[in-house]
Amino acid sequence: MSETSKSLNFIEQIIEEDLSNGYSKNDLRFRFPPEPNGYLHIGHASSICLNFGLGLRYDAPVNLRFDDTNPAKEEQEFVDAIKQDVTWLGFKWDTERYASDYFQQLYDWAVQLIKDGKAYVDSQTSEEMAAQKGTPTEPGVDSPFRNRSVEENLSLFEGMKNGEYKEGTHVLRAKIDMASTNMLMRDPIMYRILHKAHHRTNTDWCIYPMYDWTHGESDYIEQVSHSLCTLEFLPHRELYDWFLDQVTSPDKLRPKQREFARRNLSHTVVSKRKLAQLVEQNIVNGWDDPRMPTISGLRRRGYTPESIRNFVDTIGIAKRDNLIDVSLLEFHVREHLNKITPRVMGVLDPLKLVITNYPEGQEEWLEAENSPEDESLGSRQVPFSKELYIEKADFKEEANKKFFRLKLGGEVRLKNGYIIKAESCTKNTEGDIVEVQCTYDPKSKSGSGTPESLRRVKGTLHWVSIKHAVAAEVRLYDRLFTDESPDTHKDKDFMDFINPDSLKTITGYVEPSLKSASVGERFQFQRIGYFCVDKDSSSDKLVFNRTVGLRDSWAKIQQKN
RNA sequence: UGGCCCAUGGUGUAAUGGUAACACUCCGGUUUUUGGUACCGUCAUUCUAGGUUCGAGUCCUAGUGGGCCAACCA
Repeated sequence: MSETSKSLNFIEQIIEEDLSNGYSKNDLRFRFPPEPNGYLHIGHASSICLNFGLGLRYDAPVNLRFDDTNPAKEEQEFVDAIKQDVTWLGFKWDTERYASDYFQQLYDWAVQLIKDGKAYVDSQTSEEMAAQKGTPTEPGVDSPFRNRSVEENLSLFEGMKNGEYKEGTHVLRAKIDMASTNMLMRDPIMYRILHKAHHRTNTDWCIYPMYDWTHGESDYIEQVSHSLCTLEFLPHRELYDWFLDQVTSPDKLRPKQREFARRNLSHTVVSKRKLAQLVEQNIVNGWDDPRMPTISGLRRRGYTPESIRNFVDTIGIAKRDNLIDVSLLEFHVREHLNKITPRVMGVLDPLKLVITNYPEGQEEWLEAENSPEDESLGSRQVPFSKELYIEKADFKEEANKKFFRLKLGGEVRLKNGYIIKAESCTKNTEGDIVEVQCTYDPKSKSGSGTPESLRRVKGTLHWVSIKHAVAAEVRLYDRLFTDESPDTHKDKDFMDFINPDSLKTITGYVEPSLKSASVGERFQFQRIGYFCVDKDSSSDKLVFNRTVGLRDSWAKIQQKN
């Protein structure tokens, strides 16, 4: 219902238009075309959801195509990581393709272009060619090699292919227009010599096709109907079409390139070079550090694929520059985690609480609901005893009535347990409170149904029994950058905005039911936030990552004072 | 001193020539054994100037502002 009433984005409108102008639904085909030279990040998630979402919407196949035309940068490791990330996000590609699958076809077409007088071998240095290229405001000039004979071009190109020349000595160029207002049309390079092994073709080739020559022709070979890319490729469209003009036959579908604006997320950077810098300078601990905007980082942080997909759906797709506030991403992960995570209790900043009228040595197991959002998650038992930990921030000697927590002479409920009253506290020589003494009402036990248990007190605290608590490493993550758009300042480097407090590692105390938690499992630590078990955990040591905190209106009230 | 793209609340996106809306954020409130969730409410938007039209956020022109384009990267 909402599906039919939801408005179309401009890409879907283009497709609908094509459909009403003669395309059949069977003609639709899409592709996600990553270069395997790095890890996927949140920006790629938009493209993935767009292309695979279109596939789902129109019941059309979507290829996963690796744009692997540069063996100097590309590696199998990235191919594997990309496949894992796309799968994790919840999408299935139709076929797995590689631009390198088409090297022979591309070569044959290039030979044809030479024969047609539309491509030539240039034997200048890159500096010489750059000088001839002109600028956006001045036309370029023709290369002295532009009018070589077809025979000479053919033989040089074959020599290039056969490895007879050193890197940088020759390139194959399309013969288009050195005076075009579009710089990309000024005789673009189609092939360069690279004596490097390729992760798939090994040393079969020592010439490699450039992006522009490869991409559109690959779309054509795969019969991709709509080739979607980001806005910076808009000027490439003219060239995309020119190359297609050289090879298409009228009985086959002709792919269309259309461009959309890249989504920018606040408080982060996304370029491979910058992310690599964060890794290399040990600002973060690897590409999957939970602070990284990579898909693997978000996964390790505890994000769910659903929350990322919902986020991408919400931000939509358009053509204008944008900076999406990270709070929207956080909203979506909270929204999903709220529904699916079991609640547990953990104390991150412990203060000892002694219940003076609770029998020495006694312990009892209290029933605790696993989720108020999902009854099917059932319940568990948590141990209670005379000595507990509560959060330091949950006790004050005295406070005004806005403070719903524990203060001397005041009452609170211990979640799933009893109502207690603070009687006194002990301080160390520095004046810090190190212990709170309280009394409890034995008849106020949660769920017991007694009138005392039904009494309402304003505050409810989470706690753990000291004797039963499990110590765990807890990693508290915050934004990596203090500026919302760290890499757009002309006079400042993005590294100047690194948040020094993006990771705080502490020891917390969690209820014993967590002892058996497995890597990747997600929980809500009640009143604190969402956490997941990190892969650094071992059988004798739990490590938790904070995915995101709960919304905290108390923190806002405090900030205002 | 060129070409191309873009311009709607604080943010993102819709409105397809006919009442400017939805989500997030912010702020306020109700409920609550999580200061969570849920629910209700408040504030706030068509870059400017002309033109076309009965009617313009939408079409046209100009201006302004932002972005992209001179790798043997993708």
